[in-house]
Amino acid sequence: MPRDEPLAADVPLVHLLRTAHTRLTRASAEALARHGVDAQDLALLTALADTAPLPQSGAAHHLGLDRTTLSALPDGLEDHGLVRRRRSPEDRRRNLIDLTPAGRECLRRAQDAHRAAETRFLAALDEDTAATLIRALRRLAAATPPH
Amino acid sequence: MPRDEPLAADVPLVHLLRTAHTRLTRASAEALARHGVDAQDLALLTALADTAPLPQSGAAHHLGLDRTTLSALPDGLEDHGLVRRRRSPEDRRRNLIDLTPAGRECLRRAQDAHRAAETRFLAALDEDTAATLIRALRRLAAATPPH
DNA sequence: TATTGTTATACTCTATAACTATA
DNA sequence: TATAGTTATAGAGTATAACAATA
Repeated sequence: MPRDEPLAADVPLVHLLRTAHTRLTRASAEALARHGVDAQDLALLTALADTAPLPQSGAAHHLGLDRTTLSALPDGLEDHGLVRRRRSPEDRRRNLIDLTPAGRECLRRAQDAHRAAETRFLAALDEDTAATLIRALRRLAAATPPH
Repeated sequence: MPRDEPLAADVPLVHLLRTAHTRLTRASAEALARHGVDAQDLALLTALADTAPLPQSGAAHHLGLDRTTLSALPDGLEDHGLVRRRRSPEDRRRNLIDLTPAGRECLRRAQDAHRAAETRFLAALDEDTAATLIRALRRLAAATPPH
């Protein structure tokens, strides 16, 4: 992450967005660190909870990463017994990643920690404003081209 | 910039913020490129318009960059005749950066281009929602610690 | 020929360390 | 001693290229 300065009076929207993203990312990272995972770990565990077992190529696509970038991600999780890898019997090129019971438990705790950080982050807003913020961001994501 | 995937149904706030930031950044960068500058150039030109002449250390602080990172930034702008550097007479360690008339003109156009990109980005929202979004982001920035 | 996973390499953006010149 | 600016170097985080195994 780059830097995170206090904001001047008239700040372009792009800086407001960066500041919000940076600060929530840091708050979440601190919360997740207590459970031994980072944001990418959580993203992978979450993807696996939905659709495991998942080949690495599928996980990479799900996380929006190159398959070469994803390659190292399961290593640490496997060392900690949170995921398992095995060759697919149908297509022996594929490495299927799956959650272990410990992985499911870690995911549950990490998700709680992340949600709590998100809630604390939004605490400065009243409920209506927070809901409007999220709806607006969703709409912007839907309305602008991914690339 | 990392990646920019379409968003799934239930997306954490941090991903919504990243997506919004990524897409507005790209839209702005494309608009600025037509004027031969990037976001950092614009940030420096804007800082200079307010407070020039500014020593590089001051500009670095203003932009939230290390002075070593800022060091190369004025080079390109100087080559294009948009800023000038001169030694401070009072403290000959300081390199004062100042806008040229061409720099002021470029800044005006670049700011217009950026504002237009911002307006296009927000076009998916009605006016009230856009105003609430910006107010909410400001409040979050004010309520969360910079570091 | 094409795809999966791995490794080596490169690129971008940032910071830290070391230097010169000034104070 | 301390600070301003520069350069060299290192570190994250990402991608591209090349490879072996498999389809």
